[in-house]
Amino acid sequence: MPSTSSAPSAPPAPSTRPPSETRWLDDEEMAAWRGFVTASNLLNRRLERQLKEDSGLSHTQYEILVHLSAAPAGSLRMTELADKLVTSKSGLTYQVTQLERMGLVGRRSCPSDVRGVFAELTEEGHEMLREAAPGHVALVRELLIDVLSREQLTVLAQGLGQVSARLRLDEAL
Amino acid sequence: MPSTSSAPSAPPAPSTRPPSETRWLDDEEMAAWRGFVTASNLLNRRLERQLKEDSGLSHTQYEILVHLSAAPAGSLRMTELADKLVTSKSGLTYQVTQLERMGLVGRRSCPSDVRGVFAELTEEGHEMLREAAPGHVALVRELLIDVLSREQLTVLAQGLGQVSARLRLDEAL
DNA sequence: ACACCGTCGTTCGAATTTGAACAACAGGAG
DNA sequence: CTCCTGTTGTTCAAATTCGAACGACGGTGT
Repeated sequence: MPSTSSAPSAPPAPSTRPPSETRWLDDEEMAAWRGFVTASNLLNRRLERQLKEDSGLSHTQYEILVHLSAAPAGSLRMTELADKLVTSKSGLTYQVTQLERMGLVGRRSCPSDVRGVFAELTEEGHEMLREAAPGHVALVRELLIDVLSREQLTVLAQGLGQVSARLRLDEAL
Repeated sequence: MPSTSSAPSAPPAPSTRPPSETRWLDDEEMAAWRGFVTASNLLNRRLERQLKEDSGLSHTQYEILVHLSAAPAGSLRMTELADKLVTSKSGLTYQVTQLERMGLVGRRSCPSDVRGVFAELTEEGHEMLREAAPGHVALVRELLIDVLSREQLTVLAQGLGQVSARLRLDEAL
């Protein structure tokens, strides 16, 4: 008796087989998948609220600041940034514009490529990140990191690394 | 040298300490967290595309069908469904309306509570799910499940279960 | 029976996200 | 140099999402 399933309750009776017969998920696989989806949604929801309340930033905006801060010159090309964030280019354009209005990020054109645009962290941007980071990290720790044992964390880091890598490959069609 | 960090590159110099001094994430913790966020975004993106192309459904809509199908009578109260999906009530109202227009889901009022509304899978809804599930499951398997060893999967299922539970608690303020 | 607090689902406006279409340009083959 | 193909960032319309505000009810204590 499948509980919360990602497939119909019962595998369809063997009739015609267009693909090669579906391999459904067993209980453990299902638990992993449902856990992933649920935890992901729940976590996003919670982080969104915390950031908005404490710093007036959305999670996406916060992540933009983080990636820029981690970049060599505090600046990144739009496309590159979009890749790291895993968003659409148009979505990034929108958010960078918002952050620009807030004075947290600036745009600078690229010397070697006329089309290119650098998103760059302003001083207020750095300030804002320094201010917002502690609360954010504390919550991530409370809701994810500290809930797991060190062994679990090791496996999770490894496994999710593999999955991300696999997904990146798939991305580059 | 923190690579892709969820915090400023360098922990701020010890000055005043409003909270109790932030406990930043070490490399492994950061890897787990970044892996989680990245994998989550990438996976959602990919599944969204697959479902839309193959079945004309969004991931959210598909999940609604799944949860309804897994429910005792193929029907659930709106609030209950919203909880399982981890979505806002208003968001669910919208999506159920869409699915209703597609003829996949119907609304039925609750006998014991005049306010209550049941979302119910129609025959076409079941049909659609039977049709869409194989492709979806196959991709989940390809991109997540089969990328991990059985040991990793076990730990993941366990760990994410704990995290979800923790998040549910936090939700019930 | 009555007031009171919590729940139910919807509506509303505002914010965000996405893919497709674009215009401008880079880079290499010929 | 010149064409051709692939990139780059933006714009656009459409779809989705959320939270707050609502109106309508359920349940309990008195």
